Amino acid sequence: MSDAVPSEAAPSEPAPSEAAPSEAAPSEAVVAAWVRLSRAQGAAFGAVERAVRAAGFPRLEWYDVLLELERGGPLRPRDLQARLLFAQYNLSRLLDRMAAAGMVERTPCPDDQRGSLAAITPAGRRLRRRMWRVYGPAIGEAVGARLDEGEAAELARLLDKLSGPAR
Amino acid sequence: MSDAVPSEAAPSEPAPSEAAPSEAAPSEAVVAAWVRLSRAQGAAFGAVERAVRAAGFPRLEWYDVLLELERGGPLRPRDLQARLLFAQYNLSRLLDRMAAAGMVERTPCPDDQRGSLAAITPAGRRLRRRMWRVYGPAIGEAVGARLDEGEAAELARLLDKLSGPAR
DNA sequence: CAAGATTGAATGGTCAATCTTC
DNA sequence: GAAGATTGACCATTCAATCTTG
Repeated sequence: MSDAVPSEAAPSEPAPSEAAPSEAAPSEAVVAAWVRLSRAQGAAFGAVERAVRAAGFPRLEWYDVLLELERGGPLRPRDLQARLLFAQYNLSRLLDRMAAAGMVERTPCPDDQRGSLAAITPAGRRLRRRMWRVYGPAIGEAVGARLDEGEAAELARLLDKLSGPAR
Repeated sequence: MSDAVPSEAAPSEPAPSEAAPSEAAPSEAVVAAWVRLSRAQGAAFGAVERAVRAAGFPRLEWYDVLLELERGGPLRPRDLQARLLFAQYNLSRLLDRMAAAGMVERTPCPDDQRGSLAAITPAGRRLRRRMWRVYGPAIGEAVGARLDEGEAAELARLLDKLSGPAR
């Protein structure tokens, strides 16, 4: 049986050193926030992505990449990776597909011969704009129709703390 | 060129019928909440899953399935699907893998000959418990260390609205 | 030898059938 | 004919190399 699961005897932790000052067990409120975060993101993201794809458009990550490239000029995979929380190998293949579809253009990097540069094409700009006409209203449906303005602002404030540094 | 992208001329929308009373464009606060939701979930989930997998455990979905089965007795794929927001075909293969690893057991459903039942095994219960010893503290790190108790409760309340009905 | 980026092979997810039972 | 569930074929992600330049 078993397969991808560590043996009962050796949970693979080098040692139960108790090193970090990390929380031992999360409080009820923290667990509740965790569960809701997962559920809410799944529900909202699922609904929005379904709407966008039902209109015949590519996945939402394409939108994110196009938006970053439109705002930030040509970017290195390295920088896109940092902004969008992508894995490097993942981004590499995503850019391949987007280039094959004519939405981005890849060129060698002038000052660092290791790197490459990705730039948005005119077709890419048009695609991003057309996607937004479905994407935006879908966000309105998924989020705006469930929170008033004050709640949305407060939610944004609290969520921001989660990507920030620890207290 | 182009490939998975609808042609410029025909965005694939049957008609711009303006049918639903849906939001036309989301407000700034709503877009901010959307962006933060995506970012925060990505950051928190990524950190927690890395911790769990670094300890040699399977993906977090395994935990979710095991927990539901431990709480709810044997369940039909149908019910698991509803509780966990899984696609049906996806769940089917996940249960296959978990059964192959000896963590769940699949049996035919007595009263509905179409359905099947999934039950957690003793090894599954042990796995879930061992996972929690890493999972729980990781949630504490990712969420508890960034919000106080009141903020966590408020965040949970707001997120709950997002999986609920529209205003 | 580290950083940036890519690739092969294996795993996991997705869409569109399909099969069975209600 | 619809609900519950699975499967085949295809697409995307993942891990562990690998290759190149700083």
